[in-house]
Amino acid sequence: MPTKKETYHHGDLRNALLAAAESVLAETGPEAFSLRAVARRVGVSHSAPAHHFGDTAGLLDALATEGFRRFLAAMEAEQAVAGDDPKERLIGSGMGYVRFAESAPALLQLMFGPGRKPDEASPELQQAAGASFAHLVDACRALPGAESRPEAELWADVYARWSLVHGLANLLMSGRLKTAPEGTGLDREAFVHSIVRRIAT
Amino acid sequence: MPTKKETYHHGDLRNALLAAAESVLAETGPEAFSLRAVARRVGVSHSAPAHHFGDTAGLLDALATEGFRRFLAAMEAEQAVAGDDPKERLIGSGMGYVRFAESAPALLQLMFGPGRKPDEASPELQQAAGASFAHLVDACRALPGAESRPEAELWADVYARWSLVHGLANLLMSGRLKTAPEGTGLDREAFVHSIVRRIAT
DNA sequence: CCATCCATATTGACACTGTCAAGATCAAGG
DNA sequence: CCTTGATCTTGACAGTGTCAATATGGATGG
Repeated sequence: MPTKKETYHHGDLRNALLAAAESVLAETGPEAFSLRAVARRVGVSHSAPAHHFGDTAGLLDALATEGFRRFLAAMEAEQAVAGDDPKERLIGSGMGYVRFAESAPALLQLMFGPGRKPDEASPELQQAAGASFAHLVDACRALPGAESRPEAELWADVYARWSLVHGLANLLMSGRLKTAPEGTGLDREAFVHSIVRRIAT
Repeated sequence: MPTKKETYHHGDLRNALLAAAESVLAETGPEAFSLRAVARRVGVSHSAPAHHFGDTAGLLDALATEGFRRFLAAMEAEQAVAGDDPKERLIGSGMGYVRFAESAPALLQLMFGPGRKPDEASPELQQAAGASFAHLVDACRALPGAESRPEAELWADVYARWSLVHGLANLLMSGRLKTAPEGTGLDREAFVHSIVRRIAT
């Protein structure tokens, strides 16, 4: 298998740059992110990325788009193993959300952080982000009794659940919940789960 | 009143730099933040900030510290006008939280965003952030029946409420809830309030 | 009053960054 | 074979953070 095509028009620079960018972002943090460092890591000239992504924002937009796709996949995967009960499925999505945040914090920061506002984003990014949102809405509408609830409450439900999981993910990422509080007798995973559970009440 | 002391050892450079930094952050966004631009705005040399803050991280740490103090003040103010009912007081704090987020989004991003991890932060920052957290815990423990709840549930309550409000604030800041969803018949403020209310259930 | 000292601010330099224009290199098709 | 267009490199430019060396001026002590 030709793992690395030395065609010297590299062959797959775009994806290589995306992968390298994610590594750099995860290792050095968003503050120290450098386009030239990404190019260096791939072994290509400092200005090669421009041809594929235009500028820094272009690269990060593309990376965020890929992030949203994997994000959705993570939620769907956890939902799938959760079985048939709509409540358990919603909780599964929530745990997928949180687990994604822990496995790729820099990526999620990029996706939801400042810059990259939902409007004024590329169509692909909007589409990928919209699909994630639709996933949440579907999971909420599948709950028993959702049909009979007034529209205003239903939307408040959606955003309250999103807020809770999103906020928890952010607190975890920013290191504000490195361990379950003393006195709970729980490990971190169980404590997190006991919080996420509340979106299904 | 000597609004501007032209003492030419400027007199109050530290605070002037903090104020300018906040403006730059709010106007140009965190990505484009530049230490030299801050110095320029105050009208001092590019390297003057170093003497007061060491480096960029030092300035931002100091700004985040000030942010946490104002953040706590905002919550306390809203709590004060909420009256005596512990539930209403908790909701007031929550609304103070999101209002602060809307009035100074860049600042809150700075306070909770990546970089500036709670450990490895300056003692003053830790103290200011800790005071905000204590405020939340107090508001939760003041709720009726809190005493009799098991410790694990009480902590889960605390973090679930924090998560919800924190997540909602972040969604608002990142432009993901610019207006109440259609069909709710609510304006944005009322919709936000209907979500924040849920922390007192 | 004057000299000294030290926090405060400036200047200049260095390596690094993002972006742009111009050139080189390669793959494929007429 | 040779032209064409996409891909990548080279070189330049302005701007950045940080450091060392220098200037400045307000306070303190004689």
